[in-house]
Amino acid sequence: MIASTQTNSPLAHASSSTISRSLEQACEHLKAAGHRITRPRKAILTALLKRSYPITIEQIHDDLSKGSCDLVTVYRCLAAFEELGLVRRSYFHNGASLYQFQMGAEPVYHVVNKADNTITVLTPELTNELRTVIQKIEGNLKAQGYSNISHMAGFFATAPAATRQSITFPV
Amino acid sequence: MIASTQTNSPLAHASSSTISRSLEQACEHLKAAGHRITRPRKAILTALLKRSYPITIEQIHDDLSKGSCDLVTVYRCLAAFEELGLVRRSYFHNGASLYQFQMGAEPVYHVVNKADNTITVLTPELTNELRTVIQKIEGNLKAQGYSNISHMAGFFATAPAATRQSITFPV
DNA sequence: AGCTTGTCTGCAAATCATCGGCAAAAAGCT
DNA sequence: AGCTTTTTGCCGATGATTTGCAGACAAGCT
Repeated sequence: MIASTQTNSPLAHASSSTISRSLEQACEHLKAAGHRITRPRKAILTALLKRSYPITIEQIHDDLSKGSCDLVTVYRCLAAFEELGLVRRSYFHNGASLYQFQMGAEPVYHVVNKADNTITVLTPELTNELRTVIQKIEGNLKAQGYSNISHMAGFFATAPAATRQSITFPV
Repeated sequence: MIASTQTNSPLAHASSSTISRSLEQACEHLKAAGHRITRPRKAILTALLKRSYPITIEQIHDDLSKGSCDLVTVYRCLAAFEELGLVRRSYFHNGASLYQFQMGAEPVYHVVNKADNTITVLTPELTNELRTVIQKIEGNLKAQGYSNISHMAGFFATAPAATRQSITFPV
């Protein structure tokens, strides 16, 4: 679906207007939860929004105009965002965390290419099937009395060098 | 399915005969792949078999009669076992690795209770549905030329203190 | 606008999980 | 038993993430 090969300004498909709208919404969530809107937080959210796929903390930090925000702050903010459900965390094959902006929206799943760490999104059809099952499971858990439910799902594989129709994921 | 509450000798459902059989099979795999059968390896496999659910490296190490094997060895062995498909790795909500013995068999998925880190297995029905979709996705990837395909899936939630019909997972 | 207060941030140092290097110990073959 | 190759143990190295604390800042109040 998403097409873009080896770009280093990977604005997958988010117009700046979409971004600022999402940013506002996110800030409302923050405020509603009693958190403050700060320059670093807005910057981090923007960085997440610009890259619509999962990125590492390190990457977010690098995206922020040099020295605009401490690495530790990125960690702390993301932890807060995650708790609020503003971002979704997934993991890299080495265990490092990946975050993506995903305010309440339907989750998206990926394939991490073990060869070069690029990330590809699953096709909508497959994504839907996976979502359906996962939702069913989560619904089941909720029915059983579980709360604060979340999940994690991802695929890892070595892609054939040719068939690389994915989002570049520089590490 | 599996029932056992707050035990500290959590032999979920593995009789010692089942264990020794699995152990032998695992050793054959090891041997077949050109690996040697060593005391630490047998001990680690046994530890994994005794706890039929995902556990951390640290835990395995602790299970081994004090000082019987170095932590680093546990890491190395598990990495080897994983490559051979003897164990499956999953992740904890904090990103730490969890391993479970799963020699070639169909993967099993879990719910990690965020409150006390206990682990529950999904019901067979749900597990099957999830497996089906995942297999479909993996098949798709393979068809696209991907190789070395693996995945990761798990659920995290806070369980109601009462409804704790799970395997104890001390951390 | 200025004041107050509790929340963030930055920096440095600590912790945690995991890995790499190397010499000694153990396996498996003959 | 002897030899060769794989493993293990120990130790130090990494990389990722967290903690403590003091100063900076956001938001509400006057």
